[in-house]
Amino acid sequence: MEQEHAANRENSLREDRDGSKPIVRKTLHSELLERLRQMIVDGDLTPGSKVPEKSLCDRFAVSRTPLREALKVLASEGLVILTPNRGAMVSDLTFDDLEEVFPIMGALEALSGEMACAHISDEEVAEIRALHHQMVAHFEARERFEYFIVNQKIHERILVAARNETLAKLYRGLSGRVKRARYLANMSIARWTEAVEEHELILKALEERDGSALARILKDHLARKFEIVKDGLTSGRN
Amino acid sequence: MEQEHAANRENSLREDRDGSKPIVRKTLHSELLERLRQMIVDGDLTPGSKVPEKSLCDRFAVSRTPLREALKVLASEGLVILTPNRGAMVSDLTFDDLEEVFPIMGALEALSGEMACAHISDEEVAEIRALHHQMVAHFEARERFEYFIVNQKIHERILVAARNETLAKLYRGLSGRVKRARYLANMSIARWTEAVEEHELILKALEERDGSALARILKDHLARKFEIVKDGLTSGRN
DNA sequence: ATATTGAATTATGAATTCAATTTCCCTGTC
DNA sequence: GACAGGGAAATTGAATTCATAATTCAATAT
Repeated sequence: MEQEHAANRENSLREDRDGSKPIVRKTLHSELLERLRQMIVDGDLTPGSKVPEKSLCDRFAVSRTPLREALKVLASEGLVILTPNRGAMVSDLTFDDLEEVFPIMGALEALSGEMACAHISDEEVAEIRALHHQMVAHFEARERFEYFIVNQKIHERILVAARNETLAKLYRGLSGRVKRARYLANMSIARWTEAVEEHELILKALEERDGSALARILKDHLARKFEIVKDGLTSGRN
Repeated sequence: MEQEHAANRENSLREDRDGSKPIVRKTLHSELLERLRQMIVDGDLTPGSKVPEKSLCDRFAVSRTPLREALKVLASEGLVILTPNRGAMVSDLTFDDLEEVFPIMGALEALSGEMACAHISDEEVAEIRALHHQMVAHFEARERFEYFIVNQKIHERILVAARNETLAKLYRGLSGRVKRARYLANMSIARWTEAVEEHELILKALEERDGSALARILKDHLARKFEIVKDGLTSGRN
């Protein structure tokens, strides 16, 4: 992630000059970082399980040096826990963690909504509207997974429209940490219907560029999602 | 930072078990991380300057391996920029960066205020009240630096009272990134007076546990600080 | 004098090596 | 049969080494 940041600066500088594309060579550790992060977020590495360096090295066919560099970064992002001399563990989401992360995401999402309203273009609104209709179609067909994906896309578009990369990065980081939990949120049809209705409001606020309204809606929207996830967790753990 | 997190868990686990103090052995890279971060935040390493690994290795008398691990983490925090094959640079705060970071800090500080009101104890309020009076005294004596320090402490206490370590960590991270810029905010006496008045409101909201009020006040408070910093930057750069 | 090329130097990326700690298994004892 | 002790094997922390890319600087051409 940090590498791309640097690379982008370099990018824009060179492109400004002559418009030719620079050759982007990634370092091993940055590629590892991406892949590992993806694996953790997608649940390919089970939470709570130990991750011996050796096995990862074998899997990716790299030496321990770049791998360890990547692990250090993942630890600083909270995706793994490093214990000195005892190695890495895929961090497990405790209930407390969720309770800490969700309010923050709520605040950030509200902010992103507000800023998006200030900056979003008509084209972007149109794209989100299209996605919205797609999503509604998936809802009517009761296609949970497809709904989930398009839903994510919409929120991602809003984030992009906020024109604040720092905000986007932070939000994505937090989002990655709770993503697994969100899959668990198996909404009832009643709640699902509500969620879709909320999305109607989201679209409306965006179209009207009503920042404070969108902020409020998004915050509530996420708070309710949290309630669902919470119930899912508490009922599932006993 | 990530090591301490792990270490803390380890800590609490062991203390729960037998009450004896655990032996905390830090890894080299985690110590390096701390020291480097401090140096950058404090401005000991000048922004924009290149940081050859060799010189840092010599300075701390360590090999490149743990140093490079620390650099990777600092890069992910945004404190340094890593460019493949070209080394590390202490990241310079651009005006755009500030403009991105401050709204986020505003949102997070507002959230921390709201949560603090829900959780803060009478003792903590009393401590903050004491700090507040200290701060007012420094204001009346026009002791800018001392005021600045106590001011920071107050905001830190609110952050702690919010009982959300994730939030605290995020906020501190962002705060570190703009800390140097904040020193620059050389307020006029008029603005300074206003700031102190705002702090009266902050204290009042805390005492009354009025979360939404505190959230609003803190957000505005920070927004104004941003205005000052912004002016300082724009006037200073031409 | 300035710009350009190419070799020498330096710095970085990554693998390997070495040292220290932990883990695991085996044995012996109670 | 449970448990403590000891030692081998495995795992991690950190230094060193090797390979490759970037930078510097002098020699040459323009």
